[in-house]
Amino acid sequence: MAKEITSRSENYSQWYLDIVRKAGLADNSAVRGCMVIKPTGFAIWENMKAQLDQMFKDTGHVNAYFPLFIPKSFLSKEADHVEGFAKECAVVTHHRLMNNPEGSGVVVDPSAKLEEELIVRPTSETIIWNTYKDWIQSYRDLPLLINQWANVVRWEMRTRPFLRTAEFLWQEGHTAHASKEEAIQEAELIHEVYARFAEDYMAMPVIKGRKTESERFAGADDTFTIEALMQDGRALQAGTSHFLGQNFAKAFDVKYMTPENKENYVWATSWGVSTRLVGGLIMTHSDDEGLVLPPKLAPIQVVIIPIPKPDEVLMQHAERIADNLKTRGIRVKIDRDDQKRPGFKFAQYEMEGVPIRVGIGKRDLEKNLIEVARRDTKEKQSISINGCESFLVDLLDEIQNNLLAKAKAFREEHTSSVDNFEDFKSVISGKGGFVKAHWDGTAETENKIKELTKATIRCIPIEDDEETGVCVYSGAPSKRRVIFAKAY
RNA sequence: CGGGGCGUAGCGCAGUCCGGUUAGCGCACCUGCUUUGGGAGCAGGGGGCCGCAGGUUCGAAUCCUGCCGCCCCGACCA
Repeated sequence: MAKEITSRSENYSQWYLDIVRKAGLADNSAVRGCMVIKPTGFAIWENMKAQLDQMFKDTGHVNAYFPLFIPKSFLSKEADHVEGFAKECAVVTHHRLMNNPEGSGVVVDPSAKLEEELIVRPTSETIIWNTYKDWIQSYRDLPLLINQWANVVRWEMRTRPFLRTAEFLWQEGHTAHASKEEAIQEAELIHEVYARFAEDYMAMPVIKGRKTESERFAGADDTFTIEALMQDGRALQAGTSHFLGQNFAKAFDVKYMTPENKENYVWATSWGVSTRLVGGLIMTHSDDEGLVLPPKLAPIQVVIIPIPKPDEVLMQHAERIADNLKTRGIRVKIDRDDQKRPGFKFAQYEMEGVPIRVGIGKRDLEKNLIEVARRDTKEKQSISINGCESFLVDLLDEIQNNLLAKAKAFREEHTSSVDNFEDFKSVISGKGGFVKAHWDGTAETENKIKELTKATIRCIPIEDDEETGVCVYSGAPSKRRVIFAKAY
C-alpha cells in the first residue's frame, strides 16, 4: 500500500496539507484562498468554540452580531487601523447582475453602482464602535462586554488551510470601559483565558507576552499574544488581545458621563482567536501516521471496532460499552461497517486522530478481553471488558496530559538562549524554535534582524524575570530577553 | 507582485519532444465469488468536450498564438 502521508522530515508543508486532506478536515474550494471546512474539521472548531464561548460567558461577556459589510468611510476613521488593513480588503461596488447583452452568462449591471462602496469586514472595530456610540451615554452603561462569532475576509496573497485563508471564522470581543486600568485588566483577563484554553484544551503550550510596536495590531496601544511552537520550529501566533486605549473612542466619538457629570472618552479592548487554532492543533500533535487530537477537542474520543466484523454478540458488547461511555459524557462511535476489514479501519482512524480505539474481537471475548490502542503513543493493551469504561475515561485524561507534556518537552528542546549574533543566526537558520535574546528596544534593530535572519520578535514575555544584558545585535543595554522566531 | 512548475476520469499520473486507428495505468467507484484479528484476492463493469478560445493540418491531447486556473518558492500578513 502506498504511503498516504508525506513524512515531516521529507516535506513539512506537504505533510501538513496531506493531513488536512487525508483526515478529512478541509478541501480547497472553487474560490482561490478559501477552503471548505468538512464535517470533521468543523466539529473540532465547534468543540473549540463551545469551550471558549463558555469561558467568555463565565467572565461576564455576551454574544451579539454585527454586519458583514462596513461602509468604506468607517475604515478610514482611525488612521493606524486603515493603514493596517487597506491592502487586503474585499470591496463591494455593485448590487445587481444582468444577463450579458453580448452573449451568455451574467455581467455586473453598471447602473447598479453603490453610492458608497462597502468593505467586507477584515475585523469589526469600526462598525462596532460606530454602534457603541449610540449605546454608551453614561458610566452606568459600562463596562460593555460583547463578543461575536463571525467570518472575516482578508485578501491574502498566499494561503494555507486553517493557518491563513482569505475568509476565516473567528470570534472577536469588543469591550468598552470607564477607565484605562479596567480596560487593561480586561485585555489581560482574556489573554489569560486564551492561554488557559490553549494549554488545558488544545494541550498546546504557549508563551504569554506583549507584541512590540511593529508587530502590534493596527490601532492598538498594547497587544497581548499567546505564541505556540510548531514541530518545524516556527512560531504560531495563536491568539491576541488588544488594549485599544481611546483610539477608537476618539475616532468614533464615544463618550460617557462620569458620576461627577464630566464627559470622558471610553477605553476599549478587542480580542480574537480564529480557525487558525485548528492549524495549530494539527501541527502541535500530529505525526507521520496522521492527525493526533487531544481528547478534549476530538469529535470522536473513542471508536469501537467489532473484529473481524459486526455480528450480534459483538454489537451487544459494543453498544453496552458505548452507552456506558456516553453516560459519562464521552463521545463514542461504533464502527458498524461490515465491508471494510479491521486493518483498514485501524489505519483510517489513526489517520483521523481518534484518541482511543477499542477492538472487540471474537477470540479475545472468549477470555473477556478487549484491545485498547491509544493514538498518541501507538501502544496497545488488552484489558478486561468488565469495568473497561473507567479505564477508558482515565486513559483519555492520560492522553490529554501526555500530549501537553510532549509538546512542552518539544518546546523546551527548541528554546535557546543566545548572547551573540553569530549564535543567533546559526540557531535561527539551524534548529529553529524560540530564541531568547536581549534586544535594545528599537524598531531599527528589530527590522535589521528580520532582514538578516527572517526571525521576528514574537513577544516580550510576561512571565520571565528581568535580566540585564546587551542587545544581541547592537550591543546596547537591555533589561530583559525577548522571544525571537521565524513565524507563520 | 516577481521566479519556477503544472492543467488528460473523483484522486494520482503516463502519453506531448517526434501529430496518425476505439487515449492508457494505479487508487477510488459498481457487480459477483472467495476472504475477514493491521490498509484483502480474482473476475467482470461504468466513468474523459485531453483547462478554454482561436489557428496550422487530410488528421491535434500532441505543433503555433492568446487567455484562464492551480501548485511550489520568494516579498506582505493572524
